[in-house]
Amino acid sequence: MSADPRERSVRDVLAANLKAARARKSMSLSRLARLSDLSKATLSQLESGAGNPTIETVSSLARALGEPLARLLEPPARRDMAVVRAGDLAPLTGEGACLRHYGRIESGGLVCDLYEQRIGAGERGECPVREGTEHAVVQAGRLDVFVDGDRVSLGPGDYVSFDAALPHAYAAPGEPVRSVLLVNLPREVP
Amino acid sequence: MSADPRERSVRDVLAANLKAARARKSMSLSRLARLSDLSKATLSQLESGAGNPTIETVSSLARALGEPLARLLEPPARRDMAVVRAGDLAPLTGEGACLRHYGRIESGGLVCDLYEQRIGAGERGECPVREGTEHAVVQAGRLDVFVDGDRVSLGPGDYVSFDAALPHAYAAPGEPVRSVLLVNLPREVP
DNA sequence: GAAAAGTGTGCGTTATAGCGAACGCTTGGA
DNA sequence: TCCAAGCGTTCGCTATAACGCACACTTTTC
Repeated sequence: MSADPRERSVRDVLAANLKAARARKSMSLSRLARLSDLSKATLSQLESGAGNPTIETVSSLARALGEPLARLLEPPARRDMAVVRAGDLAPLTGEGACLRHYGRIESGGLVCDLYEQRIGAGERGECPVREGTEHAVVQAGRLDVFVDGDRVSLGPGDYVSFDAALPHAYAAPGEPVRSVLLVNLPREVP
Repeated sequence: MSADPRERSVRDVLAANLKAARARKSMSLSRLARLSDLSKATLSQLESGAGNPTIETVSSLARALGEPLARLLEPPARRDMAVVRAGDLAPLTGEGACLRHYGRIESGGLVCDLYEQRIGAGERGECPVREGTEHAVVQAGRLDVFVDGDRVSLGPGDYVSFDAALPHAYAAPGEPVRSVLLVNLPREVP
């Protein structure tokens, strides 16, 4: 049962995160044991990568450490600097809209994809319905957002967020419009 | 040990997420049991809110369902529509920079705070060093970003992301600059 | 330089997570 | 109509997660 390498990694991820979190707070194993109402023996095993704790054990641990549960169970996010120049990326032209992908933020069970969206004057882009949320900030021009029948008209600096599971579309009623688009989706299985 | 209401909620969250995920995929409990190499008995208990599974059990479940682990253990994100007008929010003027908070995206163990950032001509804003990542997209003007000694100069449409744990600052070398700022932090304990 | 308090790691014991098997139930061929 | 195949639940049994305790070691304190 513990032969599956996938399952082993879950233990190892927890072990690494646990040690890192405890070190970050410069907390002794004994103290953490007291705070979390767990035995030192259990914690020692967990940090060594042995053991297969229950979710309540991990929950107690997360509470004692002041860390969210997911932060203990997921591998830490990568942290490097990235620069994307406006002209560097090939646009993904869809029906009416033109998207450039700036980058991706992976956090917990979700991913945020960040785009620049340009829509030509008088054009309209229907968007795929999907689980998650979308966020848009208008940079220049006037942007109409249609969500589930409703229409919201946005000017420069205005912001909207909505459930992407509802049918929705973006349109530029008059002049061309430029906006920053944030698409927040459940992460596919890695 | 199971008297703590906090721990109880972890079970309930899992139970709810599990039932929802299985229903979404219209998968029978028996089939899920086969896919995940768990017994029907165990799954039945978990979905009823009884039981306190180990992380390997939850991991097997997540794999079988094609859902990320965090998505089973964290309460689902709220999903309502929100509109923020450019003039609606009071700016948070700091040293050199002026921030307006558009909204917050909670996902997994992290939160994304979304801001509009304005910096006056020739001004420079030092930012607090903190765990997480920052992302910026320039809307208008020229933005200098200083990260750990390095300087990156960005024009309209350019994008940068970096580790917020490094010392960093934003500056407008010439004219005033407007940008969308995304601050991605670990969620504090709820 | 003991004594005292703290650290993390190994034991045997106990409570329980997960299992297989049997159950009652509904569905849909033959 | 009866039987076969699926469903989800319940019940002992067994493996094991978490425990208490003792241990070796380091650091503090008087």
